[in-house]
Amino acid sequence: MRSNPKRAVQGDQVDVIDKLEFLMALARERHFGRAAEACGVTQPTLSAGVKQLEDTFGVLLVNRGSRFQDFTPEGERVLDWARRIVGDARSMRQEIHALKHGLAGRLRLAVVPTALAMVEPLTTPYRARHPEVQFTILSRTSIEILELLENLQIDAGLTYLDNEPLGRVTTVPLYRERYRLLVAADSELGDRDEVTWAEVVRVPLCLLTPDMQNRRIIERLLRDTGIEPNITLESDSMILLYSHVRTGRWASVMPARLAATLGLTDVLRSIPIVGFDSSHMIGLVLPAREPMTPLNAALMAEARRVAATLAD
Amino acid sequence: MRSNPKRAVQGDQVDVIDKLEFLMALARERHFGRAAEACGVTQPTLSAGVKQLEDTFGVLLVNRGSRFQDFTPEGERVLDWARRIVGDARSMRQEIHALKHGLAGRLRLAVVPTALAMVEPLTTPYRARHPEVQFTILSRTSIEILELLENLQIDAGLTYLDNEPLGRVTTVPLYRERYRLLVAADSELGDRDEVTWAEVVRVPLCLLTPDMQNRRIIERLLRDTGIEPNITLESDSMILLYSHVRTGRWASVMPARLAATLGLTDVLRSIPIVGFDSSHMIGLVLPAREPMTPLNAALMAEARRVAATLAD
DNA sequence: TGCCGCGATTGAAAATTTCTATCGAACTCG
DNA sequence: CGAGTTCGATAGAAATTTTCAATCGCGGCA
Repeated sequence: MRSNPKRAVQGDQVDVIDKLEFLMALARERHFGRAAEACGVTQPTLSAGVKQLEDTFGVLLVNRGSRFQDFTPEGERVLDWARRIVGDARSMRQEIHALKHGLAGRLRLAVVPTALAMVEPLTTPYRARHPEVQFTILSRTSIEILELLENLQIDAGLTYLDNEPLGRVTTVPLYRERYRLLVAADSELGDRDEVTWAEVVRVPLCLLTPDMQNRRIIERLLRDTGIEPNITLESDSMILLYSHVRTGRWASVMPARLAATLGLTDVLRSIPIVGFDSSHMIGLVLPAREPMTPLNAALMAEARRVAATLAD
Repeated sequence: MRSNPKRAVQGDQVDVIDKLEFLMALARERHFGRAAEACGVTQPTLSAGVKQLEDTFGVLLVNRGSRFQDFTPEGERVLDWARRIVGDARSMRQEIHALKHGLAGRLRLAVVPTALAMVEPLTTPYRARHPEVQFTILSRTSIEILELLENLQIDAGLTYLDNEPLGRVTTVPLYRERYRLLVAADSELGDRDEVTWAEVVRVPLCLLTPDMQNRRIIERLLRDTGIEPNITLESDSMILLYSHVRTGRWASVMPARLAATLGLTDVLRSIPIVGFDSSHMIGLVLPAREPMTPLNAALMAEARRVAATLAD
């Protein structure tokens, strides 16, 4: 609706579609004021918009008693439709714009931290093909990615395909995560050509925080050795983990491709971990809507291309 | 938008969805004035609505030089999206209404003339289950049915499933058309227990007009005998055909089920036609949209039930 | 009890609709 | 070829709606 943060004057119309967006914002924020802010309108405007929806349907959509409580069953259904209709309306605008002016706009992506390294192989050729497209890329947990996707706050995600229930999405498998031990060359295990999980579990590790699926996967692999892993440091930032490993006082476990792109100096080594390999598939996740937005269609094509080059 | 033909005063707002309906009306009518009338607004209002769409997209949607010409490629795409979005918006309203007040509203159906007899077995149990639902049933050619369906002017159709390309629809097969000769008992062939196509072709026939698929099917069957059929009278009204056959001076060919419901008096006989049987499947046709409107979902369930009872 | 956060309400200003009436271009037909 | 028509765009006026800022009033919480 309002694409710009501020408008000079009041008075651009909110139509049904915008009101459905109000409802979606309310679902995210669970707070009229914040939802209004997110939509770029004042709280009374958003309140009125929701009330108008309720009037046209003749049904209460939101339970509220002096504050937001939750949605009524009807509200949940309207919300479902809202996501679809709003998404289609956006797709339409994007497609028509693309027909006239070529592919343009901003592609919003959310990526699981361990897959951050796979973004560049997608974006670089994408941008080569479609120079007018801009990118916003967020690092998020796999759960958050699905939520963002659901709420149309991102166009696509890069996440684990074979774990959480994904919902109504289309997927493009990209590669399997295989884990490596990242250590300084002069520290314990630093001289090895390969290590076992049983060995890894003995060194002090820095890993992602437990809300990350990667952390849960690795922790399971570590615990399967029967020994309690020693996770000395955790963070949600891969850069932070990396900077600690570089000191030689910590080690980390990360996917091979990520380790590779972090730039292995001679002080840092990435050592294959042998043993059971409950590797997890990482891939592109897009809303299962037909037809896709042109931006997403191009992204999917790009992902297919990348997947083909990744002999797995 | 305006569901009532007339409003007391001007001034109920047209939002984006209504403007998309303007575009759909324009596609049907190919005339701004008539489209406006169909939408219940004046011609300047509809013109302005279309122009607003064009402004927001920044693209011309309609080619017009002093009169409507056609849609631009972008216009065609918008039209496609319009059908989807408008359809979804209606589904949403209907679903929410059904949640609160039970299944209600008007189910709009278009039926191929020879299948008119199959409507009652659908509507009667439907209405028993959902007494609040009202029906509008049109007799149309199979081609018109697909157009009406495309334009969201009907909710479902009852037509031939295995001939024309159907488009993006869901189908429920109901029964195969098998043909019978309808004649007065005291006229030629009137005393037979069965006849062949070669015999049928010799009597003066009254059939549907050639724009009807049934006519084309039967004509093909007749011509396959190698003899030029004698089609003395044609009409688009089954009742008219029936009234002529009753005189004993004409005969007709019609589906068994239809002949049966026309009420065979002792003067009128329905005689099986033996020989090649290029029978055609008749069934329910609904928009291939997920989820369906509640009215359509119920109709589909009803059709499945009826189909099950028709041992074919 | 008093305070604070939240959402609904109020009231006025502003913008956008809508309509009717009319225009101007292009076609039709005598 | 010119008058009459048809069609869609435009102008102008009236009405409705929208928006926002300010404020209210209910509940929870100290």
